[in-house]
Amino acid sequence: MSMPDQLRAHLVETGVALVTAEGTEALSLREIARRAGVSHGAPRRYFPTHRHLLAAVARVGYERLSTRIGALEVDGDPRAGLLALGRLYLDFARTERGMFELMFRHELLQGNQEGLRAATKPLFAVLVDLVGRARPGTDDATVVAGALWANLHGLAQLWLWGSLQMTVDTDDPGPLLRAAIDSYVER
Amino acid sequence: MSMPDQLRAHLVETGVALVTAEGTEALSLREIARRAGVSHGAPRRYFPTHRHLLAAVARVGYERLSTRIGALEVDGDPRAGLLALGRLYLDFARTERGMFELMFRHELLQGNQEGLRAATKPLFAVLVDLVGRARPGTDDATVVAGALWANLHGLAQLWLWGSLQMTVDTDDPGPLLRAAIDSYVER
DNA sequence: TCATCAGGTAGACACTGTCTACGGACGCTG
DNA sequence: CAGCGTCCGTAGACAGTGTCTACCTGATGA
Repeated sequence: MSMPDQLRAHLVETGVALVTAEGTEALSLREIARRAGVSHGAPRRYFPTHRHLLAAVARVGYERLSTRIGALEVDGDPRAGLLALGRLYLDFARTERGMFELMFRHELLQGNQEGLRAATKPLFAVLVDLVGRARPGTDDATVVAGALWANLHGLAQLWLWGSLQMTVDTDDPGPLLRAAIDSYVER
Repeated sequence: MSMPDQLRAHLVETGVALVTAEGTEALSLREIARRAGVSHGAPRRYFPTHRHLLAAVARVGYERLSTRIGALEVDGDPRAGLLALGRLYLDFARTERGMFELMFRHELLQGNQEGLRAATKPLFAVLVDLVGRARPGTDDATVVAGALWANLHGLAQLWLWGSLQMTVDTDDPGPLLRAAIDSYVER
């Protein structure tokens, strides 16, 4: 098998394009197959179930997020680094909205824990490092980093859904992000 | 019409029972109708679409959460109040898992903004009050309260999905919650 | 008594994910 | 070269879904 899994990659690619263009709801198995130019039974050769295909698509999202984080400059002031990381997270959620929603659909996380783990590890490492430098006195930086990650994630989620706009009336999540970072990092 | 919308209430009630017992995935229109003892076309008289029915079910969830929060004692130490509120939120997510997932499905939030707004208003008011008392110097308590809400929500969400357990290996979200509150409230 | 009409039924439609049987092209072996 | 498997994709069936439509039925009011 010289060119194996050719269709597999094509399917994932098609799924990525589809979720980016039309959102999560458009990601039916048959629609992906249709756009990929194959019959609806073809994906089954590579993905035992619909969820597995979606999980593979979500993996690409994890990689993209990881890449963005890897390209981040975090060697300077840790507070600035945390702010930049937060902005990056919010920006990812906004610009890659469909992807972001897909990545955190819990049904998909079931069989994809390893993938998520692998992808979130660098993210989390950066976060732990930043927290450790920004709060030198902290005894367990991973706990604080976890709490802060949850804060960023919740911010992205609730903002994307417009839930926060109901209470704080502005279109810019920036102030909320700043308030969060300011709370976690003593000035 | 003396006893109107009898079926409507029955459908919502059935939906609540169903999502509580079997989770979000079991909440199909036809299944709800089946369990309610009516034909699959019946709900249409009361809910123009499936989403509207689910939104009505989610409303009950909002009310339950509001009720729990309303029963909370928050007059004492604001830090203790925030901790209790956080625990309540996490507890709600855990014990009413299906409901919690349903309540924050973004597709449902579309036509249900008023419902969510009405339900989150008391929650948010309590939060703003606690933040205001815990951080007297804060100029805009609503911004901080929003950020803190996002923190609690993200904590609940990521914990429920097991995402945080991957990085912080314990089954108790307590430490993370405490780290979050400790960050927001200067000791 | 009869007409109206809200409120529920039942069937059709297009669509979904999964399963199964089939087909055809490929490479390997005799 | 003939034949045989073995991938890999096709095509149809099946149960299930949400929505739409026509129909029925029983109570209410003139």
